[in-house]
Amino acid sequence: MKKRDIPDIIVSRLPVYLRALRRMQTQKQPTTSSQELGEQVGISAAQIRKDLSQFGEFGKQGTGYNIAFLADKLSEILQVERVWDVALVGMGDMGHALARYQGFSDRGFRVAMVFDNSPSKIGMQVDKFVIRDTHEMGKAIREAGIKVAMVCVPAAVAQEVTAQLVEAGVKAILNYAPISLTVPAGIRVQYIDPSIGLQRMTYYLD
Amino acid sequence: MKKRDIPDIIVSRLPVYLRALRRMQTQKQPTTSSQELGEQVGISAAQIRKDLSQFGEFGKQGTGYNIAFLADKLSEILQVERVWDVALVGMGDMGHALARYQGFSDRGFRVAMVFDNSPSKIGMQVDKFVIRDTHEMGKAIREAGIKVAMVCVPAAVAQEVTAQLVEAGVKAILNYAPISLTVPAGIRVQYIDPSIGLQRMTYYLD
DNA sequence: TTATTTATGGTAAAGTTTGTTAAGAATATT
DNA sequence: AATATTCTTAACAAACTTTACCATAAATAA
Repeated sequence: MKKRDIPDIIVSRLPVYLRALRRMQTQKQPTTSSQELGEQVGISAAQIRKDLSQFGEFGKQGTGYNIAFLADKLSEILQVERVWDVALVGMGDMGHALARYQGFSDRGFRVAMVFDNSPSKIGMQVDKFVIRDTHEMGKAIREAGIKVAMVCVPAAVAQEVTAQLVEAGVKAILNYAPISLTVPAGIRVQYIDPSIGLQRMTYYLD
Repeated sequence: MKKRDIPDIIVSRLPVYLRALRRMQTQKQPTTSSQELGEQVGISAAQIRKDLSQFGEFGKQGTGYNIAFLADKLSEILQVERVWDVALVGMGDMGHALARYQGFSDRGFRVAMVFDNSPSKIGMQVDKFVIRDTHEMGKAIREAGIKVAMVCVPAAVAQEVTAQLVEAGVKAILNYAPISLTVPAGIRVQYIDPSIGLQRMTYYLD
């Protein structure tokens, strides 16, 4: 399914470019240059041009890049011109916040169902969702054909939940639990752990 | 300040090793090997040995690494044997969740003060914090000598808030706002954006 | 004790990524 | 028309990362 073999690191920069472009777009700016975009996101202009040219010729000499056009191209490359239904597991504070997060809808995602295993939470309404029992999870996800999930359960059960998600057909997991997950080949995981983020910086503090 | 010049990417892996080691530690395991740790975190054994050997000789041939010893060493390297006070700005859902997050205390951090600019929130109690006015922020942070902050404000004001934090002496920022921040040299920023995390995976989905 | 197995740490090699430079082409500006 | 801007492509160098290999040391087994 991968057209050519694009390095992971390039793919990982594209969403950052896209985010900056969409922002410029709201400001009614018609075009930008690799220079300007680079200053915006903290990446060299040469790097950006090289990254983008991996996927096609999106720019115009002398003018730069048409913002709307390039943003649409990147959306297409990242497959976020469509909307992915996402399953959310674990409705603690973080799950709660993600269920109500407004930043998914215009970026290719929609929380479609939320789960928890706590009897006190099951059946509760959170925003527009009714919290469902984790026991129904596998079936519900498979039936809905959901490929993307977010895991916000405690570390102790994250691996088990992950296994269930994979079993149900999920291919991409955004993991908020503070633990490394083991998944079969072909399944993608991205990690979000605030303490890790902070620890990556304290090394450099005086 | 920096003993030797260790690549960023190596430093960024250390917190992941540390997290896995602390986990092993709770399971009363005395030692581990680069092999085992590697399987745990999904990094090759050679890579791990190489990374660790940048900082000293922590292992013992034939035995591997003493988990408690190595974890303490990594904590020391990352400067998280101490506890860093952290300022939290923006008390929407995400800020709320972070204010109540239990995963900081044993990993080197403590939320010390929380801010918001909304009159309806200022003065409100969230967990053990009273939300303070953003206008007091600079002064409070400078007086407390706080070096680390988390930004959970809307994208539209994130850059302005960041400037204020930097002005107040903050050196490390964990940014939850969906926007790239511009900071002076010497200031560290780590980004957490769930949509970016998800978009880094959808590229690979069929 | 001796041989075997396990596992680190360092060196060397291989691979990847980034940065630089340059040439060429298209567009915009003066 | 001349000049400046900016992309695309290519080639190369430099820097950085990862992997492979091996000597050595500790632990274990015979």
